[in-house]
Amino acid sequence: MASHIEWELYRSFLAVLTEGSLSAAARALGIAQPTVGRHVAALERALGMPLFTRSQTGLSPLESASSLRPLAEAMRSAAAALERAAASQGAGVRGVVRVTASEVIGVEVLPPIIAGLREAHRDLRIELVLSNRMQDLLQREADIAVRMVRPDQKALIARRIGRIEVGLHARRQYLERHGTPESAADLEAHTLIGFDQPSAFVRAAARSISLQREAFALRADSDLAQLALIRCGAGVGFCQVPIARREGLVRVLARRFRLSLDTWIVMHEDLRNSARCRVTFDALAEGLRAHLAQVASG
Amino acid sequence: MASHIEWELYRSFLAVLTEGSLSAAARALGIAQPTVGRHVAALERALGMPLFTRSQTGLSPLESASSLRPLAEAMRSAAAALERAAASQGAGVRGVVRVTASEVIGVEVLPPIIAGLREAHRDLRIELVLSNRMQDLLQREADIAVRMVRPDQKALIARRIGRIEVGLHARRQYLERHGTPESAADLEAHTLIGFDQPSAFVRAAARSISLQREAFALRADSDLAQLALIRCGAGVGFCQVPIARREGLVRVLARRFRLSLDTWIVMHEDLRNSARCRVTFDALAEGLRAHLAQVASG
DNA sequence: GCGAAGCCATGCAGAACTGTATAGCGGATC
DNA sequence: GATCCGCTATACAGTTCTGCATGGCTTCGC
Repeated sequence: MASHIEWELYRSFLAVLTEGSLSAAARALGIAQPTVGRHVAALERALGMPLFTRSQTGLSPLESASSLRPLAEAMRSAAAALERAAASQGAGVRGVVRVTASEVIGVEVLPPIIAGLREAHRDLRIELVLSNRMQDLLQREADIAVRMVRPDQKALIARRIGRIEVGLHARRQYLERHGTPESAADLEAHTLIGFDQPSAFVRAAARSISLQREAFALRADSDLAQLALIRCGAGVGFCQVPIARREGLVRVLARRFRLSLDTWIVMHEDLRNSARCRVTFDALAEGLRAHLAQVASG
Repeated sequence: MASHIEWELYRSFLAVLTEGSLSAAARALGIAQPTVGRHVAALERALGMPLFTRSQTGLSPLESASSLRPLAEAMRSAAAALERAAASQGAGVRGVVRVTASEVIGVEVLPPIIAGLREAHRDLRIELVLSNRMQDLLQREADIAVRMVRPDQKALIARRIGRIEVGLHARRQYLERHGTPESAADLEAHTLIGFDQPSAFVRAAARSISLQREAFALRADSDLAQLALIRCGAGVGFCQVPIARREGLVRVLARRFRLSLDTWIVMHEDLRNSARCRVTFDALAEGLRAHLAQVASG
């Protein structure tokens, strides 16, 4: 037997959850505030439990509502993906593709690739979602992901790009002023740029190269901020070798500090027959390969 | 900006897709046929493309509709999971838990475990989904899965049960009549029971023990059918050792033919705080462990 | 301490949607 | 070849739902 809870109620429910009030949710959905209120009331009646505590400042979710949130978000993601898929039907490469990548890749590497892609396909739209968390694809938050770990889910199509090397770099002017470190011990005299709150990957990496959080004189969680600091000569820090080459940064202690990120492009297999996704997938693969190849020739 | 396609339309769309006609979809949804027709028309208008070709025998989906189906199903799964989660809110162990497992496990092993669980928690409802495909959990088609492969997805909570051994077995009466094979070559004189269309696992297993499809005199894709054939003395076939012990089946060529299935119980991490899922998870783990331990003592 | 802004709840008129009934068509069955 | 069954499409009446306007409340800023 099919349940008789209207899906429309879930949408209002989620909007209230994210916006924090009936009025704000109504604005976001483009409907009237009393309507949202009635939807929430109807959902509470249908589920047989209260979901929010009303107040004059808005609605605050009860635990019950919070626990339902991930599922409502899954519905929204699927609905959004469905619209993207529908908008791209028909012949030719057209419609919207959502691409997710890390901040560094998304800012430093992807833009020229995407620009070229757009040049070839004028009806293609790209949405770039930069995030370091990577639980996106199966939730349909994005169509294609550039990831630094081998994907292990069966339902995904993956193509390996190769290993992006990461090393310690500094600006030439900085090294001319402070000298070039020749050993790990020399680093103590330098301004080290590193993480503040380490992510899982960074923790593992830091262990493998034996650098502790305390070693860093300049700390920033944002990889982009770290890169900007290195680039303007603030000190010595980690960045991807291909980017460093392009920027004319000088690598130091290459033998001692060497990490590499296995890079993959991943797509949900449901999108295999989507022209826009295939084209984007291939363009990203080719562009990233060229980006990596730059190291060998540069 | 939020899209303004009503989620309710997707539900009617999916019902038409699965039922094959407006009338049948209307019956399944408990609404009137013209309403479903209007929903589909509204969705086609909203998406700007036709989705079905109308005929007097029903609606047949166009390619565009078929390609959107997985996403609509994702929405339905999430909606169903949301209702399950909501129904189980509150103190105590209550509500519905959907458990998925292979056919053999679901029929031969789980029933007594579930019966005991129900004895302890009268307000608990269990839905058993038997299927050999295992892409269920992340799509929220089930809450808990019993699987034969190590789960590799981060968002899942997994507990390893152990290895279930699989071996060649026959009924005692069969062996008394046809003799007990002492070598792999002896098997040629026996009625071998095996697969028809091999699944991925079976292919790998068959390779490892060097048995080809042609070797089987009785073929059935259903593991349950194979088990039933062995059980009634029709021939020699593969089945799980703990089940064979319980049934009094005799293992043959134990040294030569030996496989084992690594067994896991898996749950989405979102359900960690759900009492009903935790209890079911633990009961399944304990029951399956006991089932395996039977081998040692039996 | 006072006004402005934001919020929720309610009454009411209008719009939108739903359900019932029916006509028309095609395929299956005897 | 006639009948029955199931399907879609349309007309129409009723109900439901939505949006607007308003009242009452709290919080924030001056």
